[in-house]
Amino acid sequence: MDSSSKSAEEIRELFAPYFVEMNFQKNVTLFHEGDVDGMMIFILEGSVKIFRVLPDGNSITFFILDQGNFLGFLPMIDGGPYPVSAETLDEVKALVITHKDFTKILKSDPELALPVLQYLSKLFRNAFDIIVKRSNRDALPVVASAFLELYKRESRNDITLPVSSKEYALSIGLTPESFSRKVSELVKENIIQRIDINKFKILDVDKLRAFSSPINFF
Amino acid sequence: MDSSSKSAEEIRELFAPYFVEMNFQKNVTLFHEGDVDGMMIFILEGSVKIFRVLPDGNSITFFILDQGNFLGFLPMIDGGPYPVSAETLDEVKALVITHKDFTKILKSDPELALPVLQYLSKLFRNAFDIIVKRSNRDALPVVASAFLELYKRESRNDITLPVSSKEYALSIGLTPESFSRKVSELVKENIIQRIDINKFKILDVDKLRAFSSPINFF
DNA sequence: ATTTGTCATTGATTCAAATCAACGCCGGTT
DNA sequence: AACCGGCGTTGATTTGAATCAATGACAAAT
Repeated sequence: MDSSSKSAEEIRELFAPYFVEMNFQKNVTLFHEGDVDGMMIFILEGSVKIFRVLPDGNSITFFILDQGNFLGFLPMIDGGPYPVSAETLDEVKALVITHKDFTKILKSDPELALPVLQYLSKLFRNAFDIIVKRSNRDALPVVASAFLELYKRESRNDITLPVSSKEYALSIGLTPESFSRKVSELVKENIIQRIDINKFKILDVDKLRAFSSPINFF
Repeated sequence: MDSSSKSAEEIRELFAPYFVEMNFQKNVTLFHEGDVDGMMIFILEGSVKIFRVLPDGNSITFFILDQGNFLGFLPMIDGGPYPVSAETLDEVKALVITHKDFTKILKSDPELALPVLQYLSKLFRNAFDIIVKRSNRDALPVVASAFLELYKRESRNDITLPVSSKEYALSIGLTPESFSRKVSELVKENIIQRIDINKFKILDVDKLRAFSSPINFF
């Protein structure tokens, strides 16, 4: 998931007076699937995993959010329960607003719904991309496009995985093993270079794009 | 995708004065991925496929919408291009509102954003479920849960696929062949019964639920 | 310095969907 | 009535990720 966006910034500013800064330790659950009450969170530092645990024990990571992103506001909009769980992967510093406050504010000033609506639109757009990526039969394009995305958001050739290799693999819908294998392939093809654990240098952006092609559309 | 909901009805009523009724023939493109201008559509009759065509020629169906559902409003909210294409699978009767009108209305009466926001929330929730279903390794739970959903929305035991078997298969992320095979398995297990082409009777809801279990969460 | 535990990597095997291919059925057309 | 074409079904084969298993690398703890 890409970091800050126009609408996210806008929300942060508009709701600024009501936000309270909070710190969370590593591996803390921020909210749990099914919870009906919660809080809206704006991440300042650290990363948060959004996931769901299935009845069979397996879990699916939908995405990992980091600074500049919002989470946890869905129940405040439609009154439904959280559709997913959220857990910190790091120490997280965040701005928080309670359910009650959020509702109060939105009632007193309905225009504030607009940036939220726009932010939600962005997330919804992302959802399509996620589905496309995950419905890919082969893992290589998935990994290639993941690196491409990291490259875009770092806007430089040296890439560090934002979280552990394992968590990152899960967030793009792969097992850690498959991820590792495909990374090795990209290294062998001289498309990326291993600098260190979870640190890489992009050597050939065009080839990377070519490998991820069935996923990117423009 | 389930049919009408509270927020959908609300939107239809609130925007009623501005809607224009329109009819579309079968296999007509309503909007295309990348288009920046378009219309918001409320389906009265028929069904619409929401999909994306990949560079390699393959296409992914995200879902199929029928009466009581909205589509096409995303660009009107955030100004971005359509993230997907929409095509009629039937003759479709619909209420339509243009981009220009939509923007005008929302400006004059910002409170109308709320039901749209709620509707979008619902779609976003659905997106998680779709991702969960598609990331299932085995096809059987996918098919079982699809039948369960059809059962719920028809609220009776006799089920007719809302569209062709092929399109339906694609909409749940399977090839037509795999879908057919898994349906045959369910028939052999006496969980469903074949009545006619694309017509079935649910014989054992509990078993159906059991088979789809790793997908449903409550 | 040794131990412990986690994480990343690599190898061998399994497994189920996708693919390729063929056939029967039905509706529409001439 | 005969032909055609799309659709759904079934069979044989391929394919590639997941799984199971083992090892190596490194950091923290004692």
